[in-house]
Order: sequence, then C-alpha cells, then structure tokens
Amino acid sequence: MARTPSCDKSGLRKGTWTPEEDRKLKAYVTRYGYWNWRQLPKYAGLQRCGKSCRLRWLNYLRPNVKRGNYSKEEEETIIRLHESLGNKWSAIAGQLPGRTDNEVKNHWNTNLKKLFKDKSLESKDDSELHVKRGRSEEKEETKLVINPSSPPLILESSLSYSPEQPASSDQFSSDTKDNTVESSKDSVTDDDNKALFEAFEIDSGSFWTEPFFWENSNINTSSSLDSAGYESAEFPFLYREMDFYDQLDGFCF
DNA sequence: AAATGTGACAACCGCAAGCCA
DNA sequence: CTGGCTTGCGGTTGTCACATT
Repeated sequence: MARTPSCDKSGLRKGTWTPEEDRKLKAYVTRYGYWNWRQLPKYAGLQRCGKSCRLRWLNYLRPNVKRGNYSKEEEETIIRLHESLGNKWSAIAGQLPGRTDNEVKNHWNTNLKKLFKDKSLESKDDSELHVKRGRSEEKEETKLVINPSSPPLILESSLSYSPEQPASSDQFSSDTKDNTVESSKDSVTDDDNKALFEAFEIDSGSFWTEPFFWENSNINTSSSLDSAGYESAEFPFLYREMDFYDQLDGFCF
C-alpha cells in the first residue's frame, strides 16, 4: 500500500511518510499554517519537498479528512458529478465534505468506474438529472499570511514528546479519532495526536493560558500583517474550549 | 502451504494556472 | 509585458494486503 522510503538525489526523502514526519508536519502546519510549501519543510525539520508536504497535509493530515467507507449518497454524488464534470476530481471532491480529490479519484478508479459503466448500460436517463452546482460551494481556502522575511521557528527540537508523559487532558475529540482511525494502522494514531498536542504545550510554554489571538475567527488574511508577522500568529491557542480540529478547519485549511 | 492475481490507496510526476515583482 | 516562482490538478505508479488457484 505504501511506498518504500528512499532518498532522491538532493537528499530529500520520498515514499511513505513515517509517524514522526507526520507529527512534525502536523505540528508545524497546525501552529503556523502553510505560509509557503516550498520553504515549509525546512522550518518544520522535514527532509521532504514542499510538494510532498502539501500533498500529505491535504490528503491525509488535514483536519476533518474523511477516510474510507463511502456512503451510498457519496458514491451517487461522485457518479453524478463525474458524468457532468468528467475527471474534475477537485471539483467533485468539493461537493463531498471531508473528501479529497485524490481519494475520490482513487475510489472512482477502483470501485465506481465499473459501477458507472454498468449503470450507463442500464439506463442513460439519469444523466438528465445532473445537478450543476457552481464552484462557489467549494471549500474556501483562507491562507494564513505570514511575513516571509521572518520565517517561523523551527519546530524540530521542540517536539520531544515523551510517551511516559500522559496528556494533560483529552482535547482530541471523537471527530479527530474519526479522522485518523482508518489510517492509524500505519501512521497517525491517537498517541500521535497526543504527542502533537503535547508538542504545543512544550513548545509554547503554556498552551492553555495563552490569550485568544484570533477571536471570532477574525483572521488576518491580507498582506497587511504587521512586521511581527507570524510571531503574532498564535492561532492554535484559540482552541482552549473548543474542539481542536473543528476550529482549525474553520479558517486556516 | 505456496504461488499468483487483483484491489486499494498513498504518493510521485509533470504540466498548467495564478501571482507578483 | 514578461519571466520566475508557487500552488493546484489530474494521470500514473509502486507496494501492500487479501483473495484465489
């Protein structure tokens, strides 16, 4: 299922992501957002290309990503949209909350292609019932804009999670578990989430006592961010009393 | 039990579009 | 306008897990 890790010429890792890499990427993006995918791995302490990091985040680590177990409704939606849009996987995925283009594409290629063929042989009438929806309903992406002239801290050394140290509280909701349970076999586990969570505590000093910075999701998404740039972007500390990932999903991803 | 075939899906690759100086 | 850089997208590949022979 996963590729064997290897290194390319420039020394960047390729292939399957390790839990450690996942943890670093998750910790970094959760804290700082993705200000520049190309530069990000350097500051996150990852030996990966930015493209790989982006893909891993969007398809796997991003909050609220649904994995596996497509409902009948979802499958019907995919078939219907594919009929009208063709291989516009990102557009199709946009109509399916929590699903990624890559996953939709894989599901189509491995499961639905045959079904669709059979279905189209049975009847072509369904094609008249297309629901053509605009892309305005697709997920809106709000990027965290960070001053590139003063890049964020490198998290590498700050993620020294100790398994012996229990999480202070269980901030990772059942939703979070849902996001990761399917994939936990090879990388992301509850332990990883706890590790990530604790990484914030360790790195930030006091996770729970930091002031709210982006109250009411009034995120600064323009380039008018002051010279403090990322230094002020303490958005993870917003989630004191909220579901951690639900909130993240609300504005930054 | 071993060999082979097939399904599933994570991840890579190349190209195109968008942005900005 | 233009060229460089970054991001997004879709096609494809590689590998594991399970089923079948």
